[in-house]
Amino acid sequence: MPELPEVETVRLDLKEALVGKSFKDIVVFGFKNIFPSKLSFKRKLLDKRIADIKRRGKLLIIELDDLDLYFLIHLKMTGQLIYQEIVGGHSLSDVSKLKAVGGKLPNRYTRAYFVFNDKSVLYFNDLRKFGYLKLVSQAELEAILERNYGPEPLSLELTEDYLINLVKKHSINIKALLLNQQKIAGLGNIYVDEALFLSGILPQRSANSLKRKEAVLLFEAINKVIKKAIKSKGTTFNSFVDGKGNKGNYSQHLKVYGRFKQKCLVCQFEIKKVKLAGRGTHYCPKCQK
DNA sequence: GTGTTTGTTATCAA
DNA sequence: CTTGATAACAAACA
Repeated sequence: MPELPEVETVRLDLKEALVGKSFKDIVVFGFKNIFPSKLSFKRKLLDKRIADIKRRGKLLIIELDDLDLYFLIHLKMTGQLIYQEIVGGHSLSDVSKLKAVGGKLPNRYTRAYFVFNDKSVLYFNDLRKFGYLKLVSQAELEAILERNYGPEPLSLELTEDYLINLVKKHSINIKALLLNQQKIAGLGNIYVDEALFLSGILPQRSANSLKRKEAVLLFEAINKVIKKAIKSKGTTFNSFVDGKGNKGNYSQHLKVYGRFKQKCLVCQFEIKKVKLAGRGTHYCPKCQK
């Protein structure tokens, strides 16, 4: 489940690999989430050069030498972006180490791939086809960012005061509030559960029941968990891989997510799992109040 | 055939 | 208008 740290991991890998290269071929296999269309992708993207790769929340933004054209990629649940340098038709990557779902590339989950001027290739794999590829104008991009994305963790926009005031204003449960991208951009199911555990707050608590002190602890927990997860190159639970096809290392640091019925690493109590905001929600009933 | 998985949006009620 | 709650949707797999 690519959340902020996973998308950031991919962004850094792809930025290093792709900036300065131009699109020489685009191949799409029966994949529908491509906007405005497969044809327009070829028409608009061919021969365009990648200027930079940015991120907002879980959205990847590929900037081009065309200043009114942006290539957006959302990985949703199972999307992967894997870069391979091709020399003489053979990949430099060690295929045996490649963790792409479906094995070596391209495979049955490859929905599209992009060939660059130096023959290197970027594969877009997505087992469930929920992710999307989208071309937008600058005005469209600005509208999307404005409408859908709140402040970023680790940025100056997300302050202690912002979070203190945010929780005051909502009676919704804190888990649902933290999942709302318009309030805070980038958190998903894994890191919300982890941040709530680290701050000792039960996910089902209504946001406005949080004391100022708890909001501060939550603010610190969010930043801590996101920072550490980026450093670990993300969490691989099911299918996430970085831009080189390697798994993330944060899985070994998870305290509650995916640990249903296992012992709490702090107090040995059994980790509970409930459904909250329509999502599997993990917590320790003893450590979290 | 059923339940489960999550990111996001649609829909409806208050 | 806002807010919150929930359904729906995307697709695959055990």
